Amino acid sequence: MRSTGLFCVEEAVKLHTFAPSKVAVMEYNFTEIEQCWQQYWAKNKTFKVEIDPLRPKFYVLDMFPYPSGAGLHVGHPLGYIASDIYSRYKRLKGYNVLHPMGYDAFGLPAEQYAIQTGQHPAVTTQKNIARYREQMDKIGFSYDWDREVQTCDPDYYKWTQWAFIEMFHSYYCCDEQQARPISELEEAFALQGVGGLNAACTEKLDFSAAQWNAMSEQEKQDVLMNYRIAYIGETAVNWCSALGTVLANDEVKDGFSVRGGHPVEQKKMKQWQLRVSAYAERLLNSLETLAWSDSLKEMQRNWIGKSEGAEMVFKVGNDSEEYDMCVFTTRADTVFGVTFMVLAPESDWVEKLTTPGQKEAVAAYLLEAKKKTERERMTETHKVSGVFSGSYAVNPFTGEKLPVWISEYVLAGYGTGAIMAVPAHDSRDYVFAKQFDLPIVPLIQGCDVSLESFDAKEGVMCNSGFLNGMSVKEAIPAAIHEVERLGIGKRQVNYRLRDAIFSRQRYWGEPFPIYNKDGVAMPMPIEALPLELPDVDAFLPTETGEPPLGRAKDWNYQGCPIEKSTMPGFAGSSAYYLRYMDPRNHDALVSREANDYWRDVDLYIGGTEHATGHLIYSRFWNKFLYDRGYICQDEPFKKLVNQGMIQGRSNFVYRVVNTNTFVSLGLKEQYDTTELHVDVSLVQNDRLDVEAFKAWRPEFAAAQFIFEEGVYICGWAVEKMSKSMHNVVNPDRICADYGADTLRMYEMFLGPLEQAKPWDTNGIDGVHRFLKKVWRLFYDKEQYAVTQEAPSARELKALHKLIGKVESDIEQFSFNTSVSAFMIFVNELMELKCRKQAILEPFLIVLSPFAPHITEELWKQLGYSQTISQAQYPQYNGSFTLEHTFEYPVSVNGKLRFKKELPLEMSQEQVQQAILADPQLEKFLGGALVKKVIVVPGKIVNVVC
RNA sequence: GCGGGUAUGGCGUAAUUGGUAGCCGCGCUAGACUUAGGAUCUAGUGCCGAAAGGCGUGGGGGUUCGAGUCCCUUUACCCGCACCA
Repeated sequence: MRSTGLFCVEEAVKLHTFAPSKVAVMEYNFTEIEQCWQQYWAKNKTFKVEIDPLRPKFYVLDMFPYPSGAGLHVGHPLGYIASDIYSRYKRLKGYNVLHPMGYDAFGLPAEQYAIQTGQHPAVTTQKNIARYREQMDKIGFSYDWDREVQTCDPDYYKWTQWAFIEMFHSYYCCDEQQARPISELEEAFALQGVGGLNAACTEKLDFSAAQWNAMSEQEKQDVLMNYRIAYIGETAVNWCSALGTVLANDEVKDGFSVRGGHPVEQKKMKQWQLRVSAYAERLLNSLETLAWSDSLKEMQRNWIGKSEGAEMVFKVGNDSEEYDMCVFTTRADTVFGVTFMVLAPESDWVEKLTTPGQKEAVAAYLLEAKKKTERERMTETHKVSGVFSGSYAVNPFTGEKLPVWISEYVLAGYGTGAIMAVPAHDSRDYVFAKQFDLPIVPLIQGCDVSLESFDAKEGVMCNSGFLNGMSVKEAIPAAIHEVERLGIGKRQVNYRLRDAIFSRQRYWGEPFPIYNKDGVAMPMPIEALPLELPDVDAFLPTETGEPPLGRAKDWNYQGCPIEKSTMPGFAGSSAYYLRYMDPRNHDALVSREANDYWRDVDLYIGGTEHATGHLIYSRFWNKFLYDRGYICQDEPFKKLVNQGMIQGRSNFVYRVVNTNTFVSLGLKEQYDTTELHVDVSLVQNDRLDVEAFKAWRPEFAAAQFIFEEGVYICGWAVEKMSKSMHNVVNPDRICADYGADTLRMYEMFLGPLEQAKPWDTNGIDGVHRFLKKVWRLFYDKEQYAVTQEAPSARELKALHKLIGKVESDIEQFSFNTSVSAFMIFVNELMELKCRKQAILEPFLIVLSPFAPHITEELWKQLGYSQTISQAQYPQYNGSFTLEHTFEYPVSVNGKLRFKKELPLEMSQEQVQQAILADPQLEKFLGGALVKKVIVVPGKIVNVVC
């Protein structure tokens, strides 16, 4: 709101003396300004938002942080600054902006720390949160802190537990493509058994209504468990013995745990799981509706890993028995080239198909395979190993006898854990066939498989019975069609996406609201929530190998034992964006009213590291809640921007070997030196602060230096920002030295938001200088110098150029170029000696999202009684029209010669006339006659002679 | 191996989206002011050259009057996935 005419300059200055605190007017005192405004915002709850049906909503979300003990470094706030700029911008545009923040507070590091120190994770976590909050407050974010959530707060995790129970009470109906109450399934079983139902399940079951009705309660519960969306199932899991827990696929990288880097092995265990795989197709399809980066969407597509093919049944057996074995293939067309079959070592078929004669060899091979860690398996991918089972399969098309082998290169968890091997057209089968001297039958005309397989899906089929003469593209559907006609298989889609393993044998997580009824294995939900995390005497597993919760005293539900695992990290972060909409609601995760208004996240900013974890799980979680009618949007995050990681810029000193003498970078080649990391806080613009260096470590107190031109120059390199590299830059220090506004603008100025870039404090002076210049526009030699003069056309043009540029930059998240535009503009005002209020006012408005503290302060000087964040954004478009001219580049015979400025509205003919009449043209024609003049309106004029 | 991306001065980057490459900032050079400072201001700064001029967007080729931008090819680096049949 603008108090037009009420305040003149003198009034504004007077008003200033009653400012929230006494700010020194004369120079840019960022410390006082920032403190003053941060207190003002907090006291007045400036950024508190409520539902306002009269205004459009806009939801800007940051990925909430895990509050680690190390605190924030300068890289963490990058995304927060960008989202804050966007939020403030949207507020100026009149939107009702929801911009909350909270903490992902359950997790491993706090627990590991607890094991070492005995300090309760809750205590460490609260301490870290306080530190994070303090650091964030200094940067001047416009969060509505009244909506803060912490995932370890029982009032919050009540709703994590609630969602889990809802999933327990639901199954996935594949016909409707929707989660539905499990009670519907029970009713259907009682009426018709399993027949005709198409529900996502762990294992295909077959029973009639009569059989169902005859089952005991325990048996019925076991059957239902096969269909629940949150279920217990036995599966191969990633077991990390160092951490004493299972891990999800996204928590494992290269055979090591992401947290801690401990080795991980495959193990079959009974675990709680979420039936994410049921949602694979929907998770894939609705990616198209999202405004996410292509690379991120591609990552999710790869992770979901859809592949279309066929399931085909092969008769397998030996002298004693015969079975139908199903395999999955994407290349049904190559069925005439199958020369052997391969089973995964973990496959159930191994036991059935191993003949007595091969028993010993197979057992030896299985033992060998089991001993290997996941890591070894991966690094040894080129080594071929395997063993013959003794049994044979029959090719359903040729009747040929195919030996069944067992090999590690077939994965138990994908498809059916068994494959048909076509060595001529699959490189893995080819290598295996060569190793064990199995036949290779080429199926594509003219292909040469003497040295390697021909994997490409192109060419014309041969040696393939009815498929001969077809192209591969025609043969694939034709083969599947034939398989279906013969009733030996069907079209089948497979996904790489697995169900999410949901138990962790850890302490610091959400307890499962589950107890075992009557002490037997019949898990039932505890509906009275929250089920709070109990206290334990130590945070380690019990002597009997139970999870830490096994230590809790009197931990039972109506005398029955309670589930002792806790939920994984992604549980608490899967629906936090919904809770922000209505964070203090005791009756629901989010009220209908709040959800109808805020709906979904319009802009989500965070790192790529969550591409296959959090961003899959929360989409799944959201879709589930949507199916069950609790929320109104199918997808949670409409637009997503990944900020690039900020790396560290390390500095080095060079010690001459066997001395305590350090040589400057430029002279180091003359000596034999060792490179040492030096703390970056001791270095300014690559110059070492020698005294600070001596004081840094006792062993350097007596250090000698070989200078170049009187100073010590350090070397540098880009590395990950970490303590051990001594390159961590703390935002607090930047705020203290330069101010939060400088930090904010500098982080944006560093480069494109989405690009990874090293932090380099060296350039920060330029941005700081810019803010000082802004201040000096208002105060000339200690005098308040803003005038009421009318602006000139040139000044207005510069202003409108700035507004247009900054607006389009913010919309495109191109914040670095906005900062440049501000600098250009201020330089121009300086040059014009322009201190006119009519120019400065709108300038401050567009600058305010970037540098909110200084602009609020100066805004106040101009006589505004409220913070600009509450002001509507004046467009300033009506007062001045931009000149519509264009500088036509004129080329003569293809060579660019000069530029001519002409009105844009001119017709082609008029432009031609104007160019021909231009005296400059004569110089370049060299007397030749003009043959043709080509005018590209608004682009270029070509003269041909 | 598959997929995605990047490449421009000493450095971070920009380029009206096919129109005079190098905006803005750092750094550097020179100067001014100054009871020296990591303050401020002025001028210069892609490369070669005394200059005229020439050369310049990782390399090679192409389309076009005109290419950093589009197409083909090649190299280097970064990221993701990886025995997924």
